[in-house]
Amino acid sequence: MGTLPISDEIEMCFPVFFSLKDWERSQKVADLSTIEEIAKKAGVSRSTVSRVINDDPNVNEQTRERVLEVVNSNNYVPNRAARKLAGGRTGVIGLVIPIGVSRLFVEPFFPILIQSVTNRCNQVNRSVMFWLGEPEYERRSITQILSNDLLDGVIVSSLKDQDPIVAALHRSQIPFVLIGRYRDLPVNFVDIDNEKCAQMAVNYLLQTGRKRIATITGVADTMVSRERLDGYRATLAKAGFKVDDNLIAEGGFVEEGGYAAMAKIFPHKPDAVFATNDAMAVGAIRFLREQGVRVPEDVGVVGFDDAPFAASYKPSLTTIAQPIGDLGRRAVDMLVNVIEQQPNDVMNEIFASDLIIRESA
Amino acid sequence: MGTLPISDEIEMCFPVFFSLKDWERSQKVADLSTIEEIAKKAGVSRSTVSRVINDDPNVNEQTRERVLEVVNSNNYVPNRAARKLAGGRTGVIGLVIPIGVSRLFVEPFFPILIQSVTNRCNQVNRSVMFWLGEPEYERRSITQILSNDLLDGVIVSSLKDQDPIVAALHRSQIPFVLIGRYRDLPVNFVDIDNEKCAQMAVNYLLQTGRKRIATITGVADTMVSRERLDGYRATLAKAGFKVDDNLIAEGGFVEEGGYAAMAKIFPHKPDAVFATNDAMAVGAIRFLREQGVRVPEDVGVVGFDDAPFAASYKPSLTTIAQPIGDLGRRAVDMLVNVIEQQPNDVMNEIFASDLIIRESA
DNA sequence: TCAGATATTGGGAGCGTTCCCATTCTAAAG
DNA sequence: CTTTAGAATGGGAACGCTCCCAATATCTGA
Repeated sequence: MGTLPISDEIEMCFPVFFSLKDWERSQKVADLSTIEEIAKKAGVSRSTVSRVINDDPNVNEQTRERVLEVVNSNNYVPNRAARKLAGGRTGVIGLVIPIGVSRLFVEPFFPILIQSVTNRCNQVNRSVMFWLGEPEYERRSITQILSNDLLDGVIVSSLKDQDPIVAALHRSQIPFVLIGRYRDLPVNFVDIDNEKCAQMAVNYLLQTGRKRIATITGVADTMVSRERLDGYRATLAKAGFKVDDNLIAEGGFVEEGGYAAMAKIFPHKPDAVFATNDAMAVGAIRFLREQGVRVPEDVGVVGFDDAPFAASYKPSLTTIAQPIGDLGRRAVDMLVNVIEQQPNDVMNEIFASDLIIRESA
Repeated sequence: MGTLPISDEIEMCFPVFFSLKDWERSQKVADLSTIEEIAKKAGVSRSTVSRVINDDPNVNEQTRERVLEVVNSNNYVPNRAARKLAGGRTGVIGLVIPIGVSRLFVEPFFPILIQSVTNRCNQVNRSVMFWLGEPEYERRSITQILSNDLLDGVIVSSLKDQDPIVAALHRSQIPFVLIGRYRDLPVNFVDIDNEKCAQMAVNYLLQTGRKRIATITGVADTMVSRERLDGYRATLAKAGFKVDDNLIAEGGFVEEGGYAAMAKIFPHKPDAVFATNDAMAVGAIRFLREQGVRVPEDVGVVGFDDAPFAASYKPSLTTIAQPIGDLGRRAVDMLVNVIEQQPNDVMNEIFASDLIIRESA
């Protein structure tokens, strides 16, 4: 193994220059761009145009049509900065995901979430402003987000316990919705019932006759990991099994972590593993394979997420399917509602998940 | 309804509704929020504060320090909407990726790109506004992006040929940079040399004695696919081989597509495949395996991207490593430069890539 | 010592909206 | 025919910033 540099002539970083000016001049756009110009052209006042574009009912129907006509034919779109400044809304929603690269691309959760949030925002005519958190995002980013003044509201996913960002958002008065619950403050959130999911997974393994069920947890200090672990413990206990801490290891939600966790657990003779996401399930299976252990015959593996690769993997993964798209969409709807209605009470919504039975357990 | 005990005690999962108002009132933040307030507190004028926060050199050093002191101790951040309206910049950069879900999560290219763009933007104190394109993004999104007025500039990746968005951006006068080149107009872009990459891959296969080298292309109508195919053709021709069109199939950059393409190619007895991304390489290998064909002994496979899974896959993937992070970072730097310097000429930059030799070929 | 720079500072005028209040118009009621 | 509520419209005043120009303070050299 090794790297091969580009063999023949290596050309890096060569700048090329063209002059654009002439071409640009000839292409100049001529749309009317301010509300005042539209007003003049429609023969009404600024205020009336404002009413029309904001769906105020106090406008004569004919006037409305005339204005709309001018608005459309001139491709007029109100200036968001001005709108915001004048006390209105920008139509921009922030999406904050404070995790590092490694998880972002191993876990299918995030692309699906991002996509569903983005799509729903498009549907309800909003733009998404995006933050991926670096480790030290606590420092600058929070204040940036909050004081950003361009955002109507914020959706936050994948928080750690006691994440300062929640308190900051809370204090800031900016409307926000969490994806995943938060226990220290009453906040708006959407979530799945992680304990119940773990219960489904473990119960299924028990039903299929497994006796020594291990679990690979995600990232410490997160609700989601804790809840899944609690569910695992509770279900085993309820079934009359003693929980063996040797059968519990942390995998950080990544494939390598799953592999390593399985290596730690393996000497303690598990006959099944509940990996709390699919990436770690794959890592665990990779380890088991290397040991010559058969899946599911010798050790059954259940994953979590129903990642796109789960169905085509060999063996295909038995896993818990979270309605990620629903979470994202609902978070957007909830946030829009908060922004527009400013309700006094917080809203929560818990989605159901399914156990998808395939080959791995 | 009721008071909310906020103490060191941990509150358990809240049921659905609470009234936040009282609590919020008591927590009201008291930071000064306008430039005028800061000015008053620092004993200077609005203008002087403005100069300080915009690094204008025409400020007395002691005055600057005094103002900065007040700014920092009050967590003052200028209002972006106001700033923009007054003719300044918002510090927000748009990132547009007009592709659907399926590719977004199969191709590691995107998460890495997103991450690198986002990180660099953080570094240079900018926010990222994010668009994932739906199929019909051409319609509304473009005008939204352009007329958005909140963006200082835009980075666009993964365009199709003749993508209307380019012409629209061009016309709009908004600063923008493409990731991947565009031939119909002189525009700013960063890219890799796809032809040369293909050349590296094919040459390597030739060097290892392969005689019937196939290729799996990506998405038709894209520069990147065409260039890689051109490179494939040219290299074979240069080596004195005739190009057999039966050995060329389209895979759409996704795993399933790679599988299907391999199925089409297989009857024509290839002894090697250059898959133009790793996802398709994996798909191809899956097909070959199912046919009982050994990789690399019977058929060698070269991928593209050096996806995170490429190294740990069995067999580990020989692949082309694009400097995706460099592309993203450079795109940001270039855009910032365009925004601030408004140069007359367009800038291009081509990055070198490496062939990473592993087990699959 | 004083004109003439030069360094520093202050304040007015917008930027394009929305909100609020005043005004005009209309139609129904007295 | 006048009165009046209500519908429809117009225009001033913000919102918080940057830009520009004018005003003041300080410094230079003859």
